[in-house]
Amino acid sequence: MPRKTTTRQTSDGRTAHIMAAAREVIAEKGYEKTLIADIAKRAGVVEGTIYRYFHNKRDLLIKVAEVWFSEQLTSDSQLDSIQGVQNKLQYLAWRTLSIIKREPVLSRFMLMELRPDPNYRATPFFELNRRFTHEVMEVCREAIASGEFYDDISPAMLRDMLHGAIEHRTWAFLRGEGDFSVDDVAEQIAKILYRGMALRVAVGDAEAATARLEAAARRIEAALLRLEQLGRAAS
Amino acid sequence: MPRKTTTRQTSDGRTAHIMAAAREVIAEKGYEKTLIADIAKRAGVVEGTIYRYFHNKRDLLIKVAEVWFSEQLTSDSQLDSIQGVQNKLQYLAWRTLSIIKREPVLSRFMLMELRPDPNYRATPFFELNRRFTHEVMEVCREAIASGEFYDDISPAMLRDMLHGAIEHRTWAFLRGEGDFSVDDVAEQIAKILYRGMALRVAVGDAEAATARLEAAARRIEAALLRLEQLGRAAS
DNA sequence: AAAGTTAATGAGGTCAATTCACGAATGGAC
DNA sequence: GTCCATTCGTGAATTGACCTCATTAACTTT
Repeated sequence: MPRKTTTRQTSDGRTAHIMAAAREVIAEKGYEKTLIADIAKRAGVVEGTIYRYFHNKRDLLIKVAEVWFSEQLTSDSQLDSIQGVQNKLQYLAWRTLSIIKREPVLSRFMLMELRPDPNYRATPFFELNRRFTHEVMEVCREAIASGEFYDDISPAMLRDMLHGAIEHRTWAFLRGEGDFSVDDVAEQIAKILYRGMALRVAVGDAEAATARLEAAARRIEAALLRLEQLGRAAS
Repeated sequence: MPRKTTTRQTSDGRTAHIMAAAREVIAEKGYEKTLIADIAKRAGVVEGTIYRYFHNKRDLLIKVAEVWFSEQLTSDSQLDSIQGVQNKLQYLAWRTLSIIKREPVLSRFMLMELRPDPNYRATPFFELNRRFTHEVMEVCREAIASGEFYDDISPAMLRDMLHGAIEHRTWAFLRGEGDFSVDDVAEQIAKILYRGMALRVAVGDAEAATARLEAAARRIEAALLRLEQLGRAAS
């Protein structure tokens, strides 16, 4: 029985072709249910062909996700045009939340499959994500330097709070339950972080201020009492 | 060829036996690399036996993790004996961080395998975790009711920030890279959340107001002093 | 001790990822 | 234009893991 004849493609062309097919299947079925057989069928090739271009299934999916994720980061950051530290933080939270809302399948794949990988640091995502989350640290670092923020919390901790809160908040959505408001969540996270870091005095210190005023009032009272008795004695 | 003879066990005994073996294997190999074959070998039974007691691999692992996780929650909460909202938040963060530090394999399994599950809400972990994280919300709710906290951020958001920050912060550790200080992370998270939520006045306002009032009081004192000395001179 | 019940076995079944020897298309050398 | 080396693509075969089930053997009841 003769083999099916095919037109051969350049390595790059076939690679892109397979990746496009893979992306369609992932988008339809979600990561866990994506089969190499499905991708091969969609690409119009046989399963074995895929292994000529990708080391294994995971390798293929990672390469697909890498391009996909990069696309999400292409829109140039509007960070510089935004005034005020709180607004900047809110924008950064908003940007991440928007990606999650727009691309739940990709987000889920990244957060639950790629990041837990023991050698995540070796994947391109580590670097991509680092650049992405670094902006939060930069904003905080500047705010600390300018004296607008306290300097007792590290920028890294603030980055973890902002992104950790986003992930925790959107988990149900990524699981397919419920929804969230990009604007509301971004506003709340930025608000609490800003208030937590901006220089202020606690109500407790206002207590001290009140005590000082009370002390002053008592001195006045004492002086008035003496004056009163002096007046009485004179009369 | 005669079969290997075995002593029969009660259903409960065998169940516990298999779960103990499974837990050992999971602890050694981590979740992903745990095979039913390994568990069977360790338990001294054949693979098929496991399927008499557990519906499938996932079911077994979930039941193991459920007991394991429950053990971590048994130590009764010392929350009530802790004074002050910030200290309470710090304690709750500390408690979660301690579990992660003590049981990284279990934590990782819970965070990355169980929680993403589409029907996570149906697992016992949803309820266990809900009870666990609820305490953060309770503390915040009380602080809002007493007027110590602003009321413009929902307790649920604060819970997400606290636990999200913890997860984000400990992710590298769970992947086997680096480490973290339970005490330091707990302190920082509690500090920023407390400062972000506690009613405060801006630095400029309180200080200036107090200073002006003190100055006024001093003028009164001075006037009274002059009056006093005038009276003395007259008598 | 016979009959009934059910724990445990272990040989297979299934399903998906992965490998590989071979056939076929291509492009450069002459 | 025709070799021929290269490498693309095939599809059958292999592997490895979870899971099923008919059968055997140990225990319980009567």
